[in-house]
Amino acid sequence: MDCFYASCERLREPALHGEPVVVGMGYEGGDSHGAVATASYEAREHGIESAQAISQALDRLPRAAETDTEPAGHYRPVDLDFYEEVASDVKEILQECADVVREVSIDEAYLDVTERTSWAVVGDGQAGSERTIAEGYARHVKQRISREVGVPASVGVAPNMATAKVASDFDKPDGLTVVRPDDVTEFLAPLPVAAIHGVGPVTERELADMGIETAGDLAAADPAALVDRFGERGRDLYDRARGDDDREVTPTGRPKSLSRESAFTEATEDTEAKRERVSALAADVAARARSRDAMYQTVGIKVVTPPFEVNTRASSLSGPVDDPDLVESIALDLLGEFDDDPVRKLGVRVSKLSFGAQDQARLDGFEGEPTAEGKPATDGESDADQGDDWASTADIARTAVDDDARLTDWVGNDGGDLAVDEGDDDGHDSDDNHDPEGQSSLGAFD
DNA sequence: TCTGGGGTCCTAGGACCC
DNA sequence: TCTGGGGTCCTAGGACCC
Repeated sequence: MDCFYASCERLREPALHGEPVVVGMGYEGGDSHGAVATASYEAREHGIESAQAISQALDRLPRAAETDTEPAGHYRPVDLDFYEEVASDVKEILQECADVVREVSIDEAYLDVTERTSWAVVGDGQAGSERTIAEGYARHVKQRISREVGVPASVGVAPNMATAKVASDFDKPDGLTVVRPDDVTEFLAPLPVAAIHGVGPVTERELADMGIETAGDLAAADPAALVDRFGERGRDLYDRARGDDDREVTPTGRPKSLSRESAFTEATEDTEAKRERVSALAADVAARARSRDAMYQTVGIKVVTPPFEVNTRASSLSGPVDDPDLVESIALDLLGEFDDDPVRKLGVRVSKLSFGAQDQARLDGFEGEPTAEGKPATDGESDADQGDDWASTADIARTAVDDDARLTDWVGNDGGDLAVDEGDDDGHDSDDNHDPEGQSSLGAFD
């Protein structure tokens, strides 16, 4: 999707069409704190970029409410709930249009349409005017999104994921780029290396040091030298630059971690303020995990100290839990190391996630037993029941943190209970976790 | 007037095991 | 009178993506 957050704002505020729109994170109407999440293309013309400080954006593009002169921008705070709603309408269309859909983020997805279209050329056969069936199909998808949801999208069509990704970025906004199998190398070669998915600023600089500036240079480089410099990633980049990518489009998998973070207006050494923030973040993350039926085995924090140093600490339990109090106490414990440091930003994360009954069963040898029978804990009391369970398991788990005790007993019991709640929905997706590029990020930085 | 918030994968080093 | 060879798991940090 093109500048998706801004497009969503236009959806509910049509007067914003054609106007510069800036959507800010950590930003509340009227102030100058936070950073740019998405800028409309009109705003980008005035030098507004993703991740830029709002204060800097305001310098380049004053708020329309506060100036009569042109240019002026319309600033809105992020409203993720609304964007999720719009995104789900889009995703419904995508599901109907493809055999397999892999959602990469709130506003981006890969579609496997191999069985639904073809590279066959239609049209009058005159040089330069041929179109493929695939192009018509892509146009159809684009138009459905535009007509039924009302937001613009850019589409790339290619014989593999890596090239399709590049193609989708090639002609934003509202773009449609089709790269036929015979044209892949030619299409990629002139592009700057940064166009390749996986090449960021650091890699771009290092490649430049090696005299590699374009995808064509990268495709012609010595792969051994690339592996030398970048590890296995070097090989991947080399392959992508050559248009070699045999990954299958696999359906969206389960998240691998859940986190929440927030920044202080300015760096603080106030221990109480830090602890309060971490407690709030912990509660938030734990609630989100529970709402997604996720248990977690590792709890971590992130502490950003000036100028912008990122520190992470994590602590693992001997079994998965769903226990908000425990998330909080572990997070606060880890925070203790930074009591004396000024802090500008804090985060809490849970990881080593497990979903549903299967993972639980495996931990305690119940694997062979039927899990979805008995235990009629599903009639409205289950919440209260769980509350009690969590309280007691929290104590055991806390012991585990301190003493490295074993948790096999209670894990076994909970596994049984959980099986009842979960049902069979996810019974067969244990493969998801092996996915090489599983992503569930929520960004909108295009 | 530095830098928001949510993710993924990879790697290095240490502890530990047989 | 010195340390093979193979493996796992964990934590921390870095790069990247949207």
